[in-house]
Amino acid sequence: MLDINFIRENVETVKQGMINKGEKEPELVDQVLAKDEEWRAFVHKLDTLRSENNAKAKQIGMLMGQGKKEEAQAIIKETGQFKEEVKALEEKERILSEERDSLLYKIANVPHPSVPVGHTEDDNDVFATWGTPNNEEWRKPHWEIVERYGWVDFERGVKVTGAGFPFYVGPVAQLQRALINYFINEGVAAGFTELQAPYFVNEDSARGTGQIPDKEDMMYTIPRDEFFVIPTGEVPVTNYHRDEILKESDLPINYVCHTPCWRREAGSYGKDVRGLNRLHQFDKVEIVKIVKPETSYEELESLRDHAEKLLQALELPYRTLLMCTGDMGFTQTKKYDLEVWSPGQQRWLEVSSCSNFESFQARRMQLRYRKDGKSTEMVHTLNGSALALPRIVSAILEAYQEENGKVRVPEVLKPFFGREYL
RNA sequence: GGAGAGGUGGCUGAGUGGCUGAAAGCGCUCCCCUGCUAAGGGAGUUUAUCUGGAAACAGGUAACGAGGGUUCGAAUCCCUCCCUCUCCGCCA
Repeated sequence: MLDINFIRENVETVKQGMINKGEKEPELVDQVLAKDEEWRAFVHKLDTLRSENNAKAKQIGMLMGQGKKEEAQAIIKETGQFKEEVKALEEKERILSEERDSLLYKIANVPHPSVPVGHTEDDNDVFATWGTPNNEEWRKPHWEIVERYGWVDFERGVKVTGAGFPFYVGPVAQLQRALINYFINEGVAAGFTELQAPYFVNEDSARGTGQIPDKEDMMYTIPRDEFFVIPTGEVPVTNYHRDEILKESDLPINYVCHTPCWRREAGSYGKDVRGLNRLHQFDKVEIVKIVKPETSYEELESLRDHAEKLLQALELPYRTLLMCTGDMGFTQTKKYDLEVWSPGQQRWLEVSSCSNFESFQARRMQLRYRKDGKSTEMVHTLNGSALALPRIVSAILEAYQEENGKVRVPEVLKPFFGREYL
């Protein structure tokens, strides 16, 4: 969420940001300010009343201490009305602040000035392209390749769990494991701290990174134990420092973490979900950065750069999109998507999304740092995939296949295989 | 899962109904003293939020695991939940 004081001082910027992101109700900005005004008036009233009440209680205490019971009794009589009044105001204050917060949760993060204004994916900027897409006719989509060799077992996945939960078999299982290893190793080599995280989180964590309220339908839940199954490693890793005040010298903090990700993907269909394109469970290596505000845009570039280098090392042609205002999420200020070329399908597949959230998540999480050893300030958080798995597997299968059907092992993965072909 | 003990500030740790937002110690910051080092002296040191103020700051409110309750008044009493530790059980 945004800082209410920031909204108050930047009404038009925030509203325009909502409009540019295609949010339907920019008037929420006015509503939250009105509600905040109302809340502040109430708080003032309530605090004054409490203050008077506290003074009386103190006085009673003193009189009792001196043995002046009668005088004390007289004041106790006076306090009766206060009590009910305070209670009523407290209730009202609670409702008002809840109403204000629920409005505040609906105010979108403001896009950075460098982000192109636009409504659809056609308005995204192509920030970079790398490599030359293979377009030979003989190249097959990955689902044909894996079927031919029995490398991914969709049917048994359906039997054991359901659609979208395949088994990876033999060489492809090995390929996936090698990729995870490679990505983590590269993260560690870049100086990031490797983390292994829980796959279930509690409600506070789901709220901290913004999965609830609003996007709860994307997550699987464990109702009996009140857990949410993580849709991305971003959730546990960013929440790792929730409710903390970090030292300035701790920053920047960089984590690399592999987790499976579970997404319900309700309503998906067609070519989008064919083969490994979209699954209910997939693996991902995630980078999370916790940084000082003044460095967050440099950090975003370095995050994007890190992810791009991985694709380059795998020699997979890709393009990097700078997402326009309308095509980026509610919580981000700036976002790059990396799309790898899928020569078997003749389309781009999103394999990474690198975002700056500025203090939007930090404020929800009360994640701050102490500046100059004095005041506290919200940190900025960023995250990005480096990289998302099954689609990289697809791209490798399709790009490294040879006309005779064999699939070569990418050079950088050879240490994990010790052979030329899958 | 069962039984018991406990959760207080950056840390240790006092506090069983009233001038306690919290003793004391440690740590940390600033100042003084000091040829250097060591030692010593003084001041400061939770967070959020509201009001006033350009600001420095001043004042109020809330918070002692979380949420409810009793009371004029709760860190302190009662209830529910969470977590930690010890023992038992189970287990990779």
